[in-house]
Amino acid sequence: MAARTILHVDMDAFYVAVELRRRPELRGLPVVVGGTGRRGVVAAASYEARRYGVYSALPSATARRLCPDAVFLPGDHAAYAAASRDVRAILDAVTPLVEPLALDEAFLDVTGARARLGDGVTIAQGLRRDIHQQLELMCSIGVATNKFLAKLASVDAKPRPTHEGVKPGPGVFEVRPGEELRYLHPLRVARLWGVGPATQRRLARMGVQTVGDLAELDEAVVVAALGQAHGRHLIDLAHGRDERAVEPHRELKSISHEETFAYDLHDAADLRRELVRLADAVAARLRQHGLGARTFTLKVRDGGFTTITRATTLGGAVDTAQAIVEATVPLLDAVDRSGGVRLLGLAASRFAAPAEQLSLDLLAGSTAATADGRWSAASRAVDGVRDRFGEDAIGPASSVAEGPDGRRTVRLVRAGMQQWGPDHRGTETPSGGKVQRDQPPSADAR
DNA sequence: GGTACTCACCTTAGCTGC
DNA sequence: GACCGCAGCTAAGGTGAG
Repeated sequence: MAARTILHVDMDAFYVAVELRRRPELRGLPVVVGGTGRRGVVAAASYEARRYGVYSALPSATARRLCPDAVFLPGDHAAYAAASRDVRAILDAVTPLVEPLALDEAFLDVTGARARLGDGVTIAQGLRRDIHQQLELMCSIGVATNKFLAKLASVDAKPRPTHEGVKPGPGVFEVRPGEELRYLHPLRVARLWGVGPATQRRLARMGVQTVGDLAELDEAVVVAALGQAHGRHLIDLAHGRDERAVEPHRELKSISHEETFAYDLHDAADLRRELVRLADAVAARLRQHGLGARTFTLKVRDGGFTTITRATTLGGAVDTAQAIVEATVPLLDAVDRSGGVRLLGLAASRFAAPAEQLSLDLLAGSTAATADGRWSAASRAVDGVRDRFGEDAIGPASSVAEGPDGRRTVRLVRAGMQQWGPDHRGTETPSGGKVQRDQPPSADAR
């Protein structure tokens, strides 16, 4: 079989770049995008900020200490999603085989496009030029014979922050067919996809520092140390083997929402209210996808950062907030909350078509309609109102809070809304009462 | 001392039915 | 009835990615 040509397109400091497009006066400065609150993290840092050791997922407070002169911007998920769609349109013009990995990166299988557009490097250079000219955004592209090597190569294509300044990268980096192992084996083993801190520690105990060290080990030894699936996978990667196809359409396996609170919650009623908000968000997304779920997993992180999960599986698939709350309230009630709750999460999985709850009887006004049917009809009516008047137009009664101007507004949970932690503004308690920035809520605020 | 959110996948343990 | 081995399922926790 002829070698495939896979591209890994990785946008350079994507969120920062989108911000700089609308605020060009910040170019050349250390800029940090992410959570601005006391429990926030960095989502992206400009290469100038990276010189100070600021990188994504670093606590925002640490980033401020390392680089006090940086410009800190709150994230704007909607703007990044829109920019991502623009990039995607350019990629789609090259090949239908585009697999997005995140808002800022994607794999392309351009094997079939080579006859029309030239070799992988030529296609990559064309993409970089188009993305820069049309969108004023920069990207780095790795070119190789499989996904895993293309992903590694894109790192070598990137700009590098150094003590002297930001050193531009080549922009496109190719691992040529036949040279895979020469490129791969000197790399640190942590560069392999699937080697995080835990696996790295285990491998280090076996004397493995580089990918070449790992490739020399017997597969049985690695499997014994890391388990069947993980061990075999890493051995394959260490030999440069990765047959995974670029998959434009991947099946969704779970839908989840979680939220870290600005201050730990202790009150059962507050927690119940947060659960309703999460259930509303998960149910809305299930209905968006035309799915129901059978399994619901509650995630609770306490004040000491210990995380537990509790799951329940229903006989049939459901897609209403009411049904999800009914299923998960007993799980929440059974959890020890004496240490306070820092984070609450709710995940839906084991998808199936939702049980048909909107019966014709209900539409006809028959008294035979079930309570489930009424909730289902109500949920779809809510979806209709949100479609017409916006996400915040309607929500669970318990999510209504009074603002500083006395107006009552709906506090909803939506994907990407609070992606990098609670924000810095007068942080609301779940009951809707306002507390001062960086001060815990007083007892009467709850 | 600080440590977000979303999704995927794996391992282990326990339970049930045959 | 007790026990064993096995398969299948579920729950819980861990790990990793981006």
